[in-house]
Amino acid sequence: MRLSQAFQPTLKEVPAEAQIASHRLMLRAGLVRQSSSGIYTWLPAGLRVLRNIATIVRQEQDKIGGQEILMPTVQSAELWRRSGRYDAYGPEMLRIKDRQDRELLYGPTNEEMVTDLFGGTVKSYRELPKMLYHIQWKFRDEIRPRFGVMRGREFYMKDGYSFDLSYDEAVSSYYRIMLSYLKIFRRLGVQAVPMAADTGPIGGELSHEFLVLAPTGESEVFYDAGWDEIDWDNIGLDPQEEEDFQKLREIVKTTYSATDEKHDLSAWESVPEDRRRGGRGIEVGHIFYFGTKYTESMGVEVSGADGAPLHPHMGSYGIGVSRLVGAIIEASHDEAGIIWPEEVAPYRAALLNLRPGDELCDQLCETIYSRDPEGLLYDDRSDRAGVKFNDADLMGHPWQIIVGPRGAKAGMVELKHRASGERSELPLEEALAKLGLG
RNA sequence: CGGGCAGUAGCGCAGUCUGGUAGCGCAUCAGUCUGGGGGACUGGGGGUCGUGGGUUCGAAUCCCGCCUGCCCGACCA
Repeated sequence: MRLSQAFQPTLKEVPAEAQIASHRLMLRAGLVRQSSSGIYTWLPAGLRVLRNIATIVRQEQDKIGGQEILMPTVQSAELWRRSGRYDAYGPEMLRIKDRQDRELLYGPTNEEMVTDLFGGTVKSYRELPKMLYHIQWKFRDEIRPRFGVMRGREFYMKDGYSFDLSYDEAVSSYYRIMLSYLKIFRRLGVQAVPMAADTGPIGGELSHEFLVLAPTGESEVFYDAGWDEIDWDNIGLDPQEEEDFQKLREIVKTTYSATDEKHDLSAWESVPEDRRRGGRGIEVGHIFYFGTKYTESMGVEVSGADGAPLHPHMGSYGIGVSRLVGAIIEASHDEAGIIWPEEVAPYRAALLNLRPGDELCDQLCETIYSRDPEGLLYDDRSDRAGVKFNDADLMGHPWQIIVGPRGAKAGMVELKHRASGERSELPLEEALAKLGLG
């Protein structure tokens, strides 16, 4: 993309309403614009990030047998009356009426809908287990939206639902998904620790939330250093291997972690003092096992091996995709701007032409740009160098390819790594090879 | 929902107390110079002062209602 033509309005000054770093940076870098309280428009670069996160989530869910569907945002009140949650959910649910005066709602979650879908389709134990998920906009009429997309009212969420025949199988699904989640967060470049959690309005008995460690997080967290030390690359935890996620189950059982609400002082005391870690965290995921709560209340049964009907055991699993955009920035930024992890960055690199109009610079830049017009953001604006440096740092591309008249004569370009700040001057082809554009 | 604050140009703000020509910086447009960390100069454009009512000769300014947004608290992906 050529920046001169891009719809990416960067701001030098900070909009007054933004109080925390991620919100300020998202507005300043031109990722989102607020539409009304807790509701945002995603601009091209922000949308790219959102999609990149969704892609990673999708890939990892598919790996463990998840099947993607897409359920609607608007649901009928009737469906929620069947589970009893229409009255139980409270004012957080946005209730709507259509022209026939039928009661509808903007979905805050989809347990009812997916249970109904499943029940109408699956009739035999032979078809289980099943794991369905979708990535869809949700609306919860939050008491107090704040912190930009971190607590919006409208938000983009991956919610997945597992159906198993027995308690044991359902718990296996639960830990398989927990492991998959840890891999997802790792790929997203953030450290997330699972912590025992309340089940809330979803109901059920087994629940963990995932907290991304970031100094500006909303919850205080306490955990055993063991969570920092797991070597995810080499531990061989494969969500597809029964043995492996049972290993994870063991880790969860023996490695303390809790948010302030669930903090257990006596358990904490048993963690050696030099192993205790604390900090703040942002909740980016939440998983639940709730057994037959919905299959029973909504009358969903399948025939078992012996021909007798049985209620499948369910779990539901959420990842706040839009919230993650904010959470990643909270965990990864500096004074100058965002520092995107490689896999989520809107562009792999910014290409800075420090002297547009200079024949050599233009030529060199066009050569580079033609290698990957989709993945490069070419700053071809006629602004001064300082503006480009600052905007590139602000937008946080992992790499900056800097082309100026000094080096251009010698066929050299400068490569700057945003995260480390390291710069190196390299011959053109060598630089491109380093970025995989050779 | 309780408590606090704010709405004036695209953004950041002053002006409101003490009523009398709507301002500043940045951005933007035209031009000249400049050219490796938000440059300089010249000239220009852009406003229902959130909104409805009231007081007044006269309201951004005083009074009342409403709307919207932000912050603190309880809740959540």
